[in-house]
Amino acid sequence: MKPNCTNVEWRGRAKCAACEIRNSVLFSGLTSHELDAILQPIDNLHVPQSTVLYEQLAAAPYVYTVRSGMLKLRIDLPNGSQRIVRLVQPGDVAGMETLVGERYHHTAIALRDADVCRIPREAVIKLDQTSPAVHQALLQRWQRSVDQAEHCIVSLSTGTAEARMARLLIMLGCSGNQPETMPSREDMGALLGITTETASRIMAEFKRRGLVHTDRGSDVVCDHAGLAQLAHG
Amino acid sequence: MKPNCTNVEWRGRAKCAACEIRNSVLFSGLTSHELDAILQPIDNLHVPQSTVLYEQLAAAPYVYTVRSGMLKLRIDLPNGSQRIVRLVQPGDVAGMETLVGERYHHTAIALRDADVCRIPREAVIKLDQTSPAVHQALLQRWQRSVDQAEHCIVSLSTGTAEARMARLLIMLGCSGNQPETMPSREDMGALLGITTETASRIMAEFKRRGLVHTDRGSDVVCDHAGLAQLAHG
DNA sequence: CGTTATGTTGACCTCCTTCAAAGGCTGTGG
DNA sequence: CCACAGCCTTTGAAGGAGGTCAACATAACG
Repeated sequence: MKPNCTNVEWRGRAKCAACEIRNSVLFSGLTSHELDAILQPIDNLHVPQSTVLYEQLAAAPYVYTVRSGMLKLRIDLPNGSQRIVRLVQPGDVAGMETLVGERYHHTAIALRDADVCRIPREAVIKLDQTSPAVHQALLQRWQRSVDQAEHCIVSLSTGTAEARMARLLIMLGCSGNQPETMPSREDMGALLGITTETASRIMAEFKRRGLVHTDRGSDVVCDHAGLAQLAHG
Repeated sequence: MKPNCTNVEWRGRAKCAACEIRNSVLFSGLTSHELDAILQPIDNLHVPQSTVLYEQLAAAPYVYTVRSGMLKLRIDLPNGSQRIVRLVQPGDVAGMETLVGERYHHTAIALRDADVCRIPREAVIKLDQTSPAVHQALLQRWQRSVDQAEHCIVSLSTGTAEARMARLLIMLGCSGNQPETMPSREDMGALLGITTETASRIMAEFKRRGLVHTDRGSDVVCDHAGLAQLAHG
């Protein structure tokens, strides 16, 4: 989690204006001039897997946009159990609740190694008020959060555990082409509302059927067509 | 679904400024003067139970705020099944996706008799740009949508069917004091991700245990404490 | 009064959880 | 280098929760 943008010596500083996913991030509507003016308080962080970005109920000074990798947003329940309610992918924003409230509503953890931009809430609030383009982008991100949360209900909490797992693998980007790093069985369970053991059993069964194939380490390649078939049933 | 506000003869027209839930609706930040200026395109509709307000994928010209009653937002899946992903209660807004997109993402149906205000999307977009108070209220409503969708995941899709049903009854306003009209067993199933039969069995069991007591018709009173106990386990 | 939706209940069976144990991978220290 | 601990994964066996299919009851409605 080393800051970059605010380090005057960081060579990547200029890259913000030429950020490869700039078209899909929050500030895509800004000109380079406007961008420069707000760059100062933004930190570009590298976040290793399993790093906690922020914790549920903690004071919420920052909004985070994801440039690469993936975050999980987890809700911890009073009885000790926990449930992952959203996956945050490149182009998405985490922690937007800071714009209308004091505290984070989830615990955010890197599901894979990730690069994120950390933006002070005041900077976003100010931009929201001064730039119509950013304002519109904010509304879109918010709607996207709603869509993703509902997608979690519909895709990951409906049907048999097998169908849910197939949908999760597709969602994780298993297009069948390049290998993807898998979350732990425990995370899969927390995402799908099933036990770790069941998640393990289903993944093992998928391997036996040749639907997924372990590449090296935790990387896997998937039979996208086969998974899509299971996802529908 | 009779329009009121735009009917010049409607005596309730003036009531908008004195709306009993005005403090909790979208335009709570406006002065009476500002309010008058935008009142014209707003229709106040009475929506009988089971009325479809709008359909998933249909063109989305309106945003709806709920004044009384309750709406369900349903997602229809390609395979024919359907899942209720959110309940919209007084003070909440339905159809906000119109502000950043062309089409509704759900089918909205009155779960109980309801009173709603129907607001053209252009009116909301304009207000969002001209009134900081409305703008802030919009952001808050959006965040509330996210919170509610996630609450659906955590409360209504986690744990045993019995615990979920208990949480649903509490959510529906069964404070134990006054009777509430119940949704159908089918709706309960679609909300909790269980079958209609299981929903029926659980409700029947709740009645036998004295946790709920049918008043008259579909009205019931609940043992709030007893339900809260089940909701935790 | 029949007709049609909605609710209830039973029997059976599948899927998932629970509890338990064993296997595999990684890092650490001798 | 090996031994060991710790963690994650896998697998087994047993039991329970919920799904499925079917029958029947009840209520709503022409």
